[in-house]
Amino acid sequence: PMSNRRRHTGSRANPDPNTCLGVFGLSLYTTERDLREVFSRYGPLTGVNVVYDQRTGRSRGFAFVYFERIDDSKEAMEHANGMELDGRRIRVDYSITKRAHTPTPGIYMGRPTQFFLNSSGGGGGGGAGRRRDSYYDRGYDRGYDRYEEYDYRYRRRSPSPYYSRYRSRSRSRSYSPRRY
DNA sequence: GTTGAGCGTT
Repeated sequence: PMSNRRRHTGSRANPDPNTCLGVFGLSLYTTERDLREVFSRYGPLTGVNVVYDQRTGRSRGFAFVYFERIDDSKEAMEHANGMELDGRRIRVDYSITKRAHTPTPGIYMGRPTQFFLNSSGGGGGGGAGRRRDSYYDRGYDRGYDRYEEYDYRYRRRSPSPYYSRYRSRSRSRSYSPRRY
């Protein structure tokens, strides 16, 4: 039925244009600074985020680049997609997600459900916690769409673990812009 | 300089 059909707003394969670009297939050694250098040629950025593995601290090989203006992100998408950067052919597309997940607090923040109201046991903690957390997480994750208008400001200043001023110049400047 | 195809919770 039509009423159940989701309004078309892009998909994984064909994301709608927006100011956030996903950059994939990166070399593990490409830094946020490198990306800023490349992508700021298409317009002012508000942020760059390489995604790191939480355990190892290594880049997971993809990143997100935030533009101030959607026209610039369009330009960047069209020109930087397929560009070679640090020896890798990178893929650039509009991001599906808009920002990093907000860490979950680990406690249930919502309204009590019938299940928990009726449980006569020791109310709070222990075994129920796990169940509550997953319940909470699902609802929380559904709220992503609300962040489309979120005024994302890039503030993080901690150094990327793989950036070093001792990196060899030869490797770090080896991207080749496309010409049309 | 794990060789991949990956949409984010440092």
